[in-house]
Amino acid sequence: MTTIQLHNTRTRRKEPFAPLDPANVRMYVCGPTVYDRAHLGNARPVVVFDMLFRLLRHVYGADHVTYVRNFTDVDDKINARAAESGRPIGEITAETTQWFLDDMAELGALEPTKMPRATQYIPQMVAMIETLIEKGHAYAAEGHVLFAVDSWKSGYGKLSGRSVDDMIAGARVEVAPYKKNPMDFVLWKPSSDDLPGWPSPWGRGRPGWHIECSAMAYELLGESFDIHGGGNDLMFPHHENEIAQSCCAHPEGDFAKVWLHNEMLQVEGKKMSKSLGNFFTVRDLLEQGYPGEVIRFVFLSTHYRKPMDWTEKKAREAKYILQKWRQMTLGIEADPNLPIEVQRAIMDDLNTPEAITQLHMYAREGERAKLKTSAKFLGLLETKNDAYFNVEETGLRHELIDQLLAERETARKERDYA
RNA sequence: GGCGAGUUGGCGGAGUGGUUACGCAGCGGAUUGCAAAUCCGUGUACACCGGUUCGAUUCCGGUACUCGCCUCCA
Repeated sequence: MTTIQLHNTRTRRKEPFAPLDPANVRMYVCGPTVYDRAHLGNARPVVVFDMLFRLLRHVYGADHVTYVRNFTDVDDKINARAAESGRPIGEITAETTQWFLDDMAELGALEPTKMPRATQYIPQMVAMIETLIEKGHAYAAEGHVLFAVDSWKSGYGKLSGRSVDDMIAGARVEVAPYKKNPMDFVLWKPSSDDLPGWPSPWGRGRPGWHIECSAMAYELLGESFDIHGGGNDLMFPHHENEIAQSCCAHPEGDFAKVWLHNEMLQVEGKKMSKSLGNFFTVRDLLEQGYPGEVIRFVFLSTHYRKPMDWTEKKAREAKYILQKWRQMTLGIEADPNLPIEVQRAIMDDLNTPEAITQLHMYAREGERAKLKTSAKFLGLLETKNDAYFNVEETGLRHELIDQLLAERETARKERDYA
């Protein structure tokens, strides 16, 4: 069997994937900050890494893959939302978390193995920050704790291809007076009484965003694991900071061996933004009549490392194709063996467009079982969406249907229209 | 200014040092009581300029344009 090839951001090349422990392949993906509905751009990495999760389960066995995707439920955006709405924070995060799970399920995404919430890991974050201070990589100042970028000049910036000096030269970050270096970032910050806070050696406060992922990844996956994923807008500074925190706190490991980044999503050729009026959530689309499966198909039609443009035209085309495939595979059982062409395509750095091409071929050649099996692997043609596509399970087998059609044909030839 | 990605036929979108991607649309045909559906056939495209090569869309360099990040947006 061929091996999985994945594009590693660290090397900017496709590499054969070799898990640290094939009995437990470990992946971490940055999850949402829960303060509002997931927008379409949030959905792309979910589908991309769901595809990777499915592939890993297929190759190493469903019980041998651990996929962690967190919920960031402590964050200043959440605080702001609570302040403006007058609602309790816990209520907002609980509601938004459920929305996210519902919407992603509509997209056919499997639930990750573990979905930690940041607020459940505060002690681990505090412990990690203490370790960083002990090792000379962080310092407390005015109730804050900051990571000292200078303490790890050799490693900081490797992932995104920047050097500390270059970054300082072009830095646009606000330089707080308590920072020793403009690039230093917050690990812990003080909370006023009206904001969420936890006791710590530096007073009541809350964690910075980056430390959350480092602490949860360490707690659930260890000091070294296989894959870390996310959108490429997170590459800097978020992922760079995660690496700095994790590698400095636990130098015995090397954090994630492979980094995967998906490209951004655009809508009708432009960046999705509220000001352009092309901003929408997954829920908006679902309510407009696009089932999650259509969204998923459109996503899978473009390789994850290319920018993807969401257009209504693509969605219509996707619906048309899915409808045809559905009709064709009614009552067909998926085969346990995934067709080799599809497996090969997905193993080649998740080449989902190539896989879809194969499905087209199966459809054209009447290979219904292969089509059904492959579609199922891609998370498509789920029966729960049949109603939307006006496809109903009749219980008729294709042999019988063909026979009835033949009889009708004979009758027509004899001009027996009745 | 720094870092990075991209530019493929009408549209979408893979891939490859020399041979058909594939889908949608279009066109031609078949079939047809009418219409739809369906089926068959059909398209030598790879931004521009150089270089390497027997040969480049595919490798290297440059140009143009587009886009992303450098602001706790996936």
